[in-house]
Amino acid sequence: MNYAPFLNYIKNFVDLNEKEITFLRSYTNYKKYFKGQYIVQQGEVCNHTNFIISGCTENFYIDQKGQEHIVTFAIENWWSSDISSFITQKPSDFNVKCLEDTEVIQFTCQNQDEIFKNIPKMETLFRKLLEKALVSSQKRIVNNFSLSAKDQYIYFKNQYPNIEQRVPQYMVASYLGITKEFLSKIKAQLVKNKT
Amino acid sequence: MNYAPFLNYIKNFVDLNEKEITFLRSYTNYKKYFKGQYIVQQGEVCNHTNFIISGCTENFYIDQKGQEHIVTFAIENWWSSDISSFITQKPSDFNVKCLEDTEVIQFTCQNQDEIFKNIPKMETLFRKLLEKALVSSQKRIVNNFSLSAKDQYIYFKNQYPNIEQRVPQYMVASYLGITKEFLSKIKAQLVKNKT
DNA sequence: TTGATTTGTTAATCTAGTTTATTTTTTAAA
DNA sequence: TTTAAAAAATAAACTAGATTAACAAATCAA
Repeated sequence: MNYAPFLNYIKNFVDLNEKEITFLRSYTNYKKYFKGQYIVQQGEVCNHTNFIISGCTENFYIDQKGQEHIVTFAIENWWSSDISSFITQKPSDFNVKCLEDTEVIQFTCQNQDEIFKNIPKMETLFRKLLEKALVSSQKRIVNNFSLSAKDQYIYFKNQYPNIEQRVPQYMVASYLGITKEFLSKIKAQLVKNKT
Repeated sequence: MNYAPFLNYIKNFVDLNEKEITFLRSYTNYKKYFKGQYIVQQGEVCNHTNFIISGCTENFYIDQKGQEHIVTFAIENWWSSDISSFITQKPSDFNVKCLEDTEVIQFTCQNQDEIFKNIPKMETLFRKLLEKALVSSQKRIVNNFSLSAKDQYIYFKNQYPNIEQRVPQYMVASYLGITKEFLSKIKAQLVKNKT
């Protein structure tokens, strides 16, 4: 079990003393999922917030027409959960599935409350993380408004250079909200224009 | 000056004692803007987070092609600011403009920190607000993926029944990310199908 | 009470991205 | 090493929504 990356991550934002680290450890736990496994399943409650130590997950849902849509990817040092289900403790609209073998540090909603109560710095950290997450979510809406599919793809590649190599292309298309055929066309165009 | 709605709003989430209320009052201030006035201007730092006591604002930006896009509306009991600029204290990509005369309770970034330091309950409140905001931002992305423009319009009307009557139709179109002509077509269709 | 500005409608044409279908390439299991 | 399955490419036909342009209401200042 590999706890260090989690503590290193936290150290980037706040300093915890030994006692706080011990407390945090006792209110979180390590878990390993295998490729293809579901961490959360549409219709079930999302019981944990997960910090990814290693691996890669996708957060997707299936709409009324049976179409799959990827909402987010997550890799090392990112958080992965369905926040809506986690905070309300109601059934999730999303699936979280491992695209690789994935190790996480996770905690339940109750334990999160305990952590925040006992280590207020952790609540501050989470408040700030949420602020950033909200900003990037809004940024995505804005890009959707103003960028063509091609420019959105270019933006995605720049912003998440590590993800494209790790997931199949049709998943990138799904994340961008376009068909795999159209992404294929875009890539062909980009290659042609470079020469 | 009308402070009560702000306290009532907070009371829905947390209980503050007299001392805390006094503290909060001294670290926030009341301001009235007139219709057409800008609370934040693209290119300038967003210095305040605003809680709307009365009135209505739009949060919009102008893209490279000179097109205006409305990102959010806000009315009574909602928050209005550019969170990205507010937390980074860097120039904003957005404008916040009053669509009606608008009264707000506002505080600066520094004062927010003071408030959170002295009234941790307020930080918890904001953490929870941010969670909800993130969920609804994600919901909007999801709707963009799966719903036709018509269904997005219907969703908008259901979720924000108070806004449509208060803003011109072309602004609703802008919020939905479609042209005013197309929204007009959608509305004509909806009227026809009802009969 | 008029004329000017803002807002909304209609319709023809156009285009970015979808759908459907077929073929090729890559991956991975046996 | 072969074979089946998964992923990617290509191309033609199609559609949701954009663009352009002309006009009609509504609002508002004077």
